[in-house]
Amino acid sequence: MKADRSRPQRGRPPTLRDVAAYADVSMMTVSNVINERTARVSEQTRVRILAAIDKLGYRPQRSARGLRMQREYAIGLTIVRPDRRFLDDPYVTEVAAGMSNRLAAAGYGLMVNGVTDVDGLKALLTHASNVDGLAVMASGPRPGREEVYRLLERLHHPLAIIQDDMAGLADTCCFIQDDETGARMITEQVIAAGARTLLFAAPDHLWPAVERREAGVRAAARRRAKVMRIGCNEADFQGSIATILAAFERRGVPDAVVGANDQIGIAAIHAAMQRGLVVPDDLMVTGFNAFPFRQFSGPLISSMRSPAYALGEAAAVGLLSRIDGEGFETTKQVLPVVPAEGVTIRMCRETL
Amino acid sequence: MKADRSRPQRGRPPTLRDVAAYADVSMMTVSNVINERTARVSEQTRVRILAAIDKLGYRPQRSARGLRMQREYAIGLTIVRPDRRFLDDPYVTEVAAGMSNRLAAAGYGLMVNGVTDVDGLKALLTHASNVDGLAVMASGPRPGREEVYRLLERLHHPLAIIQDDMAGLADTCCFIQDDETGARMITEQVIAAGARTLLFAAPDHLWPAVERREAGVRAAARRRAKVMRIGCNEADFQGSIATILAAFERRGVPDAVVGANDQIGIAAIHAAMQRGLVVPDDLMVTGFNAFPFRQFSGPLISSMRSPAYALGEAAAVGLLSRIDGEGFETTKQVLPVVPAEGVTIRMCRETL
DNA sequence: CTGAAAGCGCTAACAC
DNA sequence: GTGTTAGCGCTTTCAG
Repeated sequence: MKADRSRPQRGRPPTLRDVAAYADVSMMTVSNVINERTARVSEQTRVRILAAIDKLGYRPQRSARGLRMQREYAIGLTIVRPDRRFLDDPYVTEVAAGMSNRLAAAGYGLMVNGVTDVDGLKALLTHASNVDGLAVMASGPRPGREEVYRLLERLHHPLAIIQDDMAGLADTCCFIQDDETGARMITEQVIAAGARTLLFAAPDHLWPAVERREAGVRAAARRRAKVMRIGCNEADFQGSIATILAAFERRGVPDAVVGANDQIGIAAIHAAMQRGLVVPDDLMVTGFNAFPFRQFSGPLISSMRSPAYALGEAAAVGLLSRIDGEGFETTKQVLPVVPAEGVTIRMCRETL
Repeated sequence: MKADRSRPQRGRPPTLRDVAAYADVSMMTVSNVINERTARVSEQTRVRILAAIDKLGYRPQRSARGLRMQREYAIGLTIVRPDRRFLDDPYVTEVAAGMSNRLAAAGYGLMVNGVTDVDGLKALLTHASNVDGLAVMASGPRPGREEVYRLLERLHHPLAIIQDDMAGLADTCCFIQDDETGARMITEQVIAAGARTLLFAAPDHLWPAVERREAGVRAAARRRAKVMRIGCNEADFQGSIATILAAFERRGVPDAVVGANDQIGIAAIHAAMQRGLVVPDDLMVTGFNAFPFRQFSGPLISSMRSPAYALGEAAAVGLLSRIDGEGFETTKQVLPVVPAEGVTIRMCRETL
């Protein structure tokens, strides 16, 4: 009868029972080996079971273990962005990679989803797979983001909000970089280099981080420089250049364009070139985040370096410890932003 | 006793049983409503159950359904790349977004994982969650890639290989774009514009697509132009520029640099500028894939447009139909590559 | 149209 | 150090 049980049925993957029968031990012993409860299994048995597992090509079935343990062994990452190519943004991909790597080390999977708006999110929640916790990156105006977070809050699993500082949500922790300080720092450099009129160029489809960067820019400029603001369609690079050129036309060329991110800063560099302006001599330009693509444009844009990958790691670690423990340790985690070298700010007067 | 069962126990999410008790029907009826077997439930009952689901905040538990149905409701996407930031490559993110969107529509999740090499993959397979099917994008020399695919083949679930043309694997379908034809087309343009010496600049960490592009370049050049080849460290943009400049120094400036992708083509543009060469008058440059970032560099690089997003969709559709049906319909699926406008190829002689 | 019973693969708790 | 029992939440089957 041993032979009877030791042969997995054709077409069905081997189960714990098959391994146990093959190695001639109980299922529990196999389970103990798999879960590295080494104290409870003799070395000899362990080796034999490992061999059986390898021989049969056994892999534990997540759904069965999950049902028993009341865990899905998965964390979701949901992006709310108008573009269905929701991973085109390097910020998103850095966060996702950081999360995925940390989660994989703990035996968890990362499930990524993109939705274009709140209705898309509702549809997703109807059909989407369960997870043990959720990270979310939402763009757009604040009321829409709040609706997104409240929908997710109702799911009753731990929530990590990435790059939005939103208080008052149950079982939620916000993971943000210090955009305001970063924007203040780089704007102060520009002002120290002599700029008195600044053009803050933001994407017209807002990310919450942009709001904080604008606050930092205005804080640095207070009583020292004048700040104008325009919105660009980030999805249309040539259009962004045109928007910036139009702003030059209408309100004159400022001393500096402070881009809400590198993409827009680079658009400003292109706009300057098309007008025959030399960067940084005639016009200074700054960006934000310093992801590798900024090198493609010349001259290299002065920027602030984002800890996006580390933010993803932090969110993963936070969610995992929340799942194992009782609650988030804090309600907010802030990572610093540091200067990234570039050549689109003139040397400071002090430095000269 | 109804009240007894209708109240979900505190701290435990509501189950089908809770919903059934609350709506005063059997569990099966609730299940039928959820799975839209509308024929078997009266409209009245359906509405009542839907209300109960909403009231209780019930969400079906994936692991339980999965155990019963022998499905994980998840597809894996595994990237084999030396960089732990495995999503930095726009090709990968387009594929991932295409897959994720298609899978979500079918109620499946996409689990993304990155590993740096074969050992990382082995470690991942030990701990990673089960899936119903797997897509893989592997880089590096061919023997290593073959080892990757064979490891995954042993998992005994359907496998979608993205951008590698590898025959002879069980239950596997390759999804590739027609890189060879695309490379031949763009190289022919360059030759028609008068180029006789070509420098094919490839990343030194190979992607399989690059092999096909090189074949296309050489096919176009046969008996008409001479092809040299260099490898650049793609992770180091400044280093790539230096490598290209060194090649100019050592072997003379070619008529055209044919980049294996846009990143490398853009590095060639920077190299040309640093040497005072005008593109395309003194040196033509081409790239490949035409993802949005190519606009950041000026002049706009002439390229071929990749259907990467569609490739991801195709892989998702193929895997899903394979899971539901009996086998992959084909063993390979090839998507076309079309020209993307740019200004780094001189006008053709014929055109002038 | 609805209900009852059985079991998917796994592990905690408790024997031995 | 190893075995037994019970049950996680869901759906298929079959009986009303």
